[in-house]
Order: sequence, then structure tokens, then C-alpha cells
Amino acid sequence: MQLDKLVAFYKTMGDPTRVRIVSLLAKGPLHGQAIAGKLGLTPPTITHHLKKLRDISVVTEKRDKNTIYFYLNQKMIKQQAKALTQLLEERGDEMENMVEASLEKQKILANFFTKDGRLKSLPAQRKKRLYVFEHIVSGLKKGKKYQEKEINEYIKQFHEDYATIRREFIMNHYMYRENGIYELNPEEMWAKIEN
Amino acid sequence: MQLDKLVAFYKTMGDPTRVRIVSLLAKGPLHGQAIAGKLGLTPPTITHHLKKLRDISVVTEKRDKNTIYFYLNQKMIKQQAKALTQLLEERGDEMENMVEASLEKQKILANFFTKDGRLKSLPAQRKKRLYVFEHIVSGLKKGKKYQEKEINEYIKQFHEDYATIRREFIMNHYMYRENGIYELNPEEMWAKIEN
DNA sequence: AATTTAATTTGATATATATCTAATTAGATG
DNA sequence: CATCTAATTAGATATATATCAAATTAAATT
Repeated sequence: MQLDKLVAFYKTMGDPTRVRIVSLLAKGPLHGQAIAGKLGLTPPTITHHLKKLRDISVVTEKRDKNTIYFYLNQKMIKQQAKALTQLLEERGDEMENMVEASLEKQKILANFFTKDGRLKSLPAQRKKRLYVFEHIVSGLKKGKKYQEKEINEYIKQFHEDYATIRREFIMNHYMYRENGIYELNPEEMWAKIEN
Repeated sequence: MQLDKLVAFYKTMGDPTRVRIVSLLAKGPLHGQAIAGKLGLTPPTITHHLKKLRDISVVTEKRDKNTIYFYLNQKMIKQQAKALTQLLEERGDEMENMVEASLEKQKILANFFTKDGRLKSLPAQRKKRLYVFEHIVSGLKKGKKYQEKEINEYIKQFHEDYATIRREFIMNHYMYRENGIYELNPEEMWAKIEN
């Protein structure tokens, strides 16, 4: 998924004149002056827009004597129009759950943390404990390597029993340890919270 | 099909920052500062973009104490993403034919008209004759009322036998006559060319 | 070669907009 | 009521872009 291409497509389509051109060409190819005439604009303006539409491969052209006919590439439009929804569907199925989970998470965090951000106590229930870990771990930098001492200090911000929490971080794959150096795991590896 | 709404949607989505916001929210709701942090932008900038996303109903919000959580409205996105392709499909089925028909029409016109635009002879074959009529009639103004004499003069530009051609215009519903006044019919009424 | 026609390029102008900093608002909490 | 926090508004700046008129290019025709 190249974000740039998707954005370029939407940006180009986000202009009334260009959509009108596309709409015209959907009924069949036309040459530049015909488009200009039908839209009440000058040829340079049409050239300007056609250039942008060509850039995103939405129109192609074919010369016939002195006049150039512009064709619509429907396939590209259909393909790109799907791209945005696909971007959602990558995670889309989980969405409804996640909305509720997010609300639940807020509630749990509110219960187990003091206002100044310290952990009152470690929840016994697995799901709640994992939400708490996720919250704490979210303050660590992705890709950064931490000394054990650093990690201890960091956790102590939240709770005195840093040893337990640090061990849980490893057990639940939030972090991994190599030669005494700690580093955050990619999120996909973290312990999963089922609802 | 409101063109404006479609254009507004595409225009709003045609910005990398906004697509990144949408992409973030697809994983679950977030509050403003979280978005700002993840994108490396300031809160005012996020407010600016969220306003635009709200305008097209792509995000909604829900307040919880002091912080506002922003939610993605997937339904709206899926719906709007379809709109552009639907705009094509309104006429889309005829498209492949029309592309070829357009090429065929060019060829026929090239055969039956001289370089200075006069009609060499009236084709005997119905399809070709209709293409010729379409071409001639395309020089008349929609909505304008013509005297019979005007029509004759106009047709004589193309061919001496204006009477035959004028009669064919009526027979094939390119024009209608009332009290000796001629006027162009809407295109839907014209004789249809089947391939 | 000279002319015509359609398209493009150039340059100008006006408008829109993405981003920031600084100031302000709105709620929640002490 | 004073304070804190998150969001928004206001104002500034820089960049992008839609449009047109005038000049130029490119191909076809005479």
C-alpha cells in the first residue's frame, strides 16, 4: 500500500472541474476543445487538468490527425477507489471490538491508576493486567535499547515492584532481553487481549 | 448524485496528514494529543484536520472528562469511496461499445465528408447515415428556435439537397417542427444507432 | 514554404490551505 | 475560586493551485 499514490489520486479527484471531465469522458472519448466547450473553460485550463489526470493514469490519449482524443481509464479509477476502503479493512474487522475495547481500557486504567499516573495495584485479572502493561509500556521508545537499570527506573515511576513488572514485560512479549539489554518488541508480538 | 459532496470528500482525503489520521483511527479511537504525538505535529494542526474530517462526516467525537476521543466513521468512507465508481457505472456498461463506436464514427465521417466539411453523398446504410446526421446536427444550438429558411441555409453548407436532409432530421427525431418553427430535440429522443 | 488547427507552455493573478506560535476557551479537579 | 489540561481560535507565513491571455509548438494541409 503506497500511501503517496492513494493521496495523489484523491487529491486529483478532489476538484470539481476534474470530476466533470471524468464524468464527460465516461460517456466516450473527447478532444480537448470539445471538453473546453462543454465546460465553458479555455483550452489551457483543460490541458492543465488533463495533465493531472494523466499523472494518475486516469486518462490516456490517442492522436488522430491534428486532434488528440482523451480516453478514460475506468480500471484505474475503480482500483484506486477501492484502495482507501482496503486500508480500513486491513484492520476493519476488528474495528467494532476495538471501539468498545478502547472504552473499556479507559475505564480500567482510570480504576488502577492514580491521578498523577501511578499504579495503585497490579490487577489480578489477566485482561486488566495487560491493559495496565500496555499503558506503561507506551511510554517507551520503539527501537531504543535500554539498560536494565533504565528500565527499573522507568517502571518505578509507576510502581515500586519494578522487578515483577519487568518480568511480566518479558513474559508477555512486550519487550525482549539480550545480554542484559532491553528493547521493545513490535506490537504484533505483544500478548493478545481477547474479549 | 451530488457532485459537490463527492468532490468535498475526495478533496479532504487528498491530504497525506488526513489519510494518516484516518489510518490511525482505523485501529481505534484516539484523543487529539495522541494523534499529534504520533504524527509529530502540533495540536492546532490536528484540530484543523479533524475539523475537515468532521465536515465530511468521516470522524465523530465523544467527550470523556477533559479529553475528546475521535472515532472513525467507516460506513461513510466506504459509501463515498463507492460514489465515484458509481458515477462511471451509470453509463459504464455502454462504455466499451462507445469507445469503439467513437472510432468507427470518426472513420465514417472522414469517408463521407470532404476536407472542407461538405457532405460528399448521403450514405445508404442506416448507421452511417445517422452518424452523418449527428455530425451535421451538432452544429445547431440546443433550445434555439429556427425558421425553416434558416435550417435550409444551414444544411446547404453541407449539401445541396437540404430538403431530404431536413425531412430526415424530423423522421429521425433530431428535431421537431411546430408551426413552421424547428427546434432541436433532446438527445435521448434521437434515432438510436445499434452496433 | 506558408497556412491552418489543436494543444501546450509561459507568465500573471487571485485564492486556498497546511503549518506554526501565541492566546483563548471549556471542563474537571483541588 | 484557582488551577490544570485538552482543545480550539486567531493571526502569520509559506506554499500550492485554478484560471486566463498571450506566445509557442506540432502536425496536417495547401
